[in-house]
Amino acid sequence: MAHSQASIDDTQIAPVELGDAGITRQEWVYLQLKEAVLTGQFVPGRSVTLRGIAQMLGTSPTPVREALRRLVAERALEAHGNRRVSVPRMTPAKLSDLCAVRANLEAFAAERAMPLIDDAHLERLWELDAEVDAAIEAGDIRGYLQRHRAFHFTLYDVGDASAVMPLIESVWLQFSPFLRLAIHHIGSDYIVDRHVEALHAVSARDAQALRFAIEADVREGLGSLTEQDWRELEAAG
Amino acid sequence: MAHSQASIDDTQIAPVELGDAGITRQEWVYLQLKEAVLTGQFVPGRSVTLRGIAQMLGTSPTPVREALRRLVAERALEAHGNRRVSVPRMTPAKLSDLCAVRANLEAFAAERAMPLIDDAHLERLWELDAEVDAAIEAGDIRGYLQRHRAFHFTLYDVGDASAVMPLIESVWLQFSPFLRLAIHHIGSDYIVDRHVEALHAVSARDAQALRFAIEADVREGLGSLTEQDWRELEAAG
DNA sequence: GTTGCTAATTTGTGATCACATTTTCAAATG
DNA sequence: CATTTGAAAATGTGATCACAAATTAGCAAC
Repeated sequence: MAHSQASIDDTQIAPVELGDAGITRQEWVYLQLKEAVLTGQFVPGRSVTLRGIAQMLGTSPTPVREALRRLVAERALEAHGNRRVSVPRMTPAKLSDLCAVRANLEAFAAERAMPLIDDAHLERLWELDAEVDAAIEAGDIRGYLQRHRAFHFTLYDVGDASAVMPLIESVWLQFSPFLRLAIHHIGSDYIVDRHVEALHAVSARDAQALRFAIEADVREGLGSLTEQDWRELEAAG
Repeated sequence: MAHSQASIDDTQIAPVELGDAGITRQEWVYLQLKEAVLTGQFVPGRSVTLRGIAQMLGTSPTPVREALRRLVAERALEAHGNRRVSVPRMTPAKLSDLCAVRANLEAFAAERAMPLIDDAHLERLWELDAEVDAAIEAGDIRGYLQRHRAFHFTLYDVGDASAVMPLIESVWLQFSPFLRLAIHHIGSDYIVDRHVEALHAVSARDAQALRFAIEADVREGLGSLTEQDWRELEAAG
């Protein structure tokens, strides 16, 4: 196997230069890598080397080492016994598990955030949903992933920092590389969501309806992959 | 303020030597620090320095740096804008938030684990609960914290690795330093739990009862601190 | 006694180096 | 042709150093 690139343009990261905005080099590397993972720039199974990333980002291995430790701790990357780090491969069991956790976590977060969502916040959410649809219409997968994520995170992240947000982010980091692959395989035509339903539930202050919408959104999004899809995906990869 | 040691013996870690059991130095440091956080060896507010930990554990700053990054990523420690790391202080809002997240997460995990718990597993849980009670009886706070944690984690961690376990562990890492402080203040006499109720629910395969027991256990444990307790704790610290 | 400033110390960061482990690849053996 | 063996290259790890930023200590001024 070794380098099964799975027909996706690889490692196209670091478009912006280090802004020197009081940010440490390690944090910059971390943000770059995280965004790359979330937008599916890293193919599952790909091994991530210290010096490779360092050279790609134009730094010494030191900041990369620390950034990788953070990402491994957040389950975005996977550390093997060989002391080597790679992008985790997805398995049916893992996907099912991740899907259940995500549904539970985000339904909880949405229900908790609902009372704190004001009109301005709600309007922002409508805008984001429109941008999501526009990205789908344009076939812009990377843009879709970013908008989609922005919608969900904006919905949950209200008021001061909640303890659930980092947990939700960790889950997203785990399924995102696979999601990109799946969308690329299935095509962007079949993407559906329950965003409108969720926003209506928020407007009506209907906690149960909101919970149902979020759970359905997750189930029909992540959990919709059938066994056949799996076989096709593995054959393609 | 600066060094408000809060009347708890400080930094009593690293009792065992590095076993050289194929484990990296960084991982060893990480495990040492994590155990110290979970058993409340680190007082909230205490600043953690690179060279300090390194000297205390007899290594160079390099492995410590990476271990700290991991712990910060898991929310066990807190990184400030000053580039300094410390044990997070607890606030009423944070505790309330953490308590709600924990109840939701562990009820979910317990409900999912229940069908997979066999008789041997159940017996192990009964043993652990007995050890918890014994530790309380003996007034062994540190032993209690370890057994208490073992009970909960053994209850949820069944079968192959689930995606919730790391999330639950992150939550525990966040409230553990405070829990130790609170127990030390309140005294070990008033410690109660719903472990027996939970195990009976497992035996009866009653998911709803199990969920109720876990939620009650969390609420009456973490969430029981009243405003008055807070004031007394702050006055003592 | 409090405030404000400067020097000394402490601390985190990033780079570099040496070393051990692992992987890779090619030649040799069956 | 498949398998094994060995050298060579690549990789992670830990230590050390130089440097910048932050904290602390000491001292003067009000």
